Formats: sequence, C-alpha cells, structure tokens
Amino acid sequence: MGEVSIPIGKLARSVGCKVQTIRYYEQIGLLPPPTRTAGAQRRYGEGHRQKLSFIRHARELGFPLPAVRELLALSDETDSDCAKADRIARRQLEAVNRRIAMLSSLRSELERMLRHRHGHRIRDCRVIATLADHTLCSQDHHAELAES
Amino acid sequence: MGEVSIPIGKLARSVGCKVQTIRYYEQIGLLPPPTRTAGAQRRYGEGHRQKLSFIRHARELGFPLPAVRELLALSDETDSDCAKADRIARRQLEAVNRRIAMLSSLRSELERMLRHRHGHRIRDCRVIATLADHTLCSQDHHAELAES
DNA sequence: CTAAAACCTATAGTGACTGGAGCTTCAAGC
DNA sequence: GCTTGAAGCTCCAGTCACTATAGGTTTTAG
Repeated sequence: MGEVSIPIGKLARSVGCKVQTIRYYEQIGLLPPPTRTAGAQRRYGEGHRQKLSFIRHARELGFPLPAVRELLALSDETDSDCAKADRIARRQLEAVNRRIAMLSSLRSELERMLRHRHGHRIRDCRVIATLADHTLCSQDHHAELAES
Repeated sequence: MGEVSIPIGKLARSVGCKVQTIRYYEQIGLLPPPTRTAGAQRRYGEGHRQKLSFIRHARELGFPLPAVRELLALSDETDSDCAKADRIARRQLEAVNRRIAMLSSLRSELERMLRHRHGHRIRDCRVIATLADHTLCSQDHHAELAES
C-alpha cells in the first residue's frame, strides 16, 4: 500500500493518450522516468498521472512543448526563484487571456449561426471574419500593409 | 482599382506567418490558389488575407487542420447543406466551450499564484492539478483505472 | 506451467510546418 | 530602358511532436 504503481498501458488509457507518447515524453525529459520492475517494465505513481494529464490538456489547448515545460517548472520551482516563476506565470497568463478572448468571439459567432439557422438560410456566415480579426493577436503585425 | 493584389511576402507579414506556410496551405488545398503575374508570382486579394488570418488563429488555438477545414467550409457552404453546416457548428461550439472552460481554470490558478506571490513564498503551486482535472475532457477516459 | 496480452527497444513514417539551394522576376533608382 | 538587389519561384531536406511497425521479452490469468 505504499505506492499506486500502474503499468504504462493503463496510464495511457487513463489520460487518453498513446503508450508511445508517454515513452516519448520521458525520452525528451518532459516526464520523469518511472520506477521499473525486475523485468524492466515501467510502473507509474499518481504524481506521474497528474503531470501527464496536465501535459495532454495543455497540448490540446495549443501550448507548444516549451511553454508546457515552463508551466511544469512553475510547480517544481517551489520557491527557489520566485522572480523567475513570476515572470513565467505572468507571461503565460497573458497568453491564456488572449486565447480566451479569441475563443469567446468564435463562440458567439457559432452561437449566432446556430440561432439564425433556425430561421433558415443564413446569408453571409461571419465565422471567418470573427477569428480573422487581428485586434487580439500576440504579435503586432498590425499596421503592416500600410506602407508602399 | 479593381482588386488589392498583394505579393506573398507582404501577405505573410500582415498575418504574422512564414511565406512557405502560405505556399504549403495552397499545396494541401486549404487556401485557394491566387492569381499569378505573367512571371508566375502569386498575387493575393483581401479574401485570401481573411481566410489565412482565420487559419492562423484557429491553429494557434489548437484546432487541428481537419477542424479548420470544417470551419472554413461553414462559410463557403452558404446555404447548400444547412443540416451539415449545423452539425459542424454545433460540434465545434462544444469544442470551443471545453477549451474555454479549461483555459478559465488555468487562468484563475495563474492569477492566484501571482496574487499570493506578493505575500512571498507560495507553497504548493496547483497549476498542474488545475489542468490535470479530467472533468472537462472531450474523451471519456474517466472511470478508467477503476477495474482490476 | 502455459499462452495471450501487455511490455520492451529501435527505427521508420506522418502531419504541419520551416529552411536552404539554385534560379527567375519585379520594381526602384539612375 | 537598364541595372541590380530584394523578393519570388520550385524542389527537396530537416524539425517537432507524435504514431506505427518489427521483433523480441515479461506479466498475468487460467
């Protein structure tokens, strides 16, 4: 009853990913190597499951692996370098806010479409225009196109 | 003054992506082929810019290309097959809502961290636990782990 | 003590880009 | 109208984040 210790296949099913993906994350140093049985099979504990689940969700949300690595570091960095953790958290928070803003406008547009659809035949669907809007961008490639 | 007609480099800068990415999207049939000059260089109009901008944002939000293709189809499908467009919109709306929910909880956690950080030394960072939470998942790999 | 299911390593393949080589076209300045 | 450098072209190789396959070993249910 000391540890949970589940094999890789069960872990994979529990977070909804492939077995190879887990081994891949270990290989690139994103997930710490688990203990092994005498026959060299991987056995995972609850900590691993949480971390892996976090990684999968972050990836589904479109965070690139470097960002995931940073977010993971935030919780390991318990209080070693506060300023650094603070910077990371602040930057990721901004990224999260931008994503939420974009998703919100896409959501209203999809909702509008579904509402109007009931009244049949919706002329000019604005789904594209909604997300094409630049005002919520990370990069400032705005005013471009102005010159020449 | 009939059309806008910008070259590929300018288009790339205006949406913040690489020139090659645009050519790649054309190659896989995501972006319609533009007109060409006598010397075979691509010239784009405003419609292309909007579509491309949409694709980039959708990708940044983590939508896979097949989903992007569907969303693009929504606006082309002006009223040819309402029922189909309706299904797509409904399904994508659910995906959007799940994403927003996950991002919202990640946001509160990051905000909490930044608040507490001011009072120095935040013990146990819960960023991981926040996104590790399965209740917002698309897949139902929940109750797994129960058997055996 | 089997035998099927799950695991192992190693390597190759895929999707979505990204970069580079080698050549051509465009457009700004003379 | 000519030049010349930036930007464009095609084609192909490389990267990132997985995903699949081959060929063999370990676990575990019966």
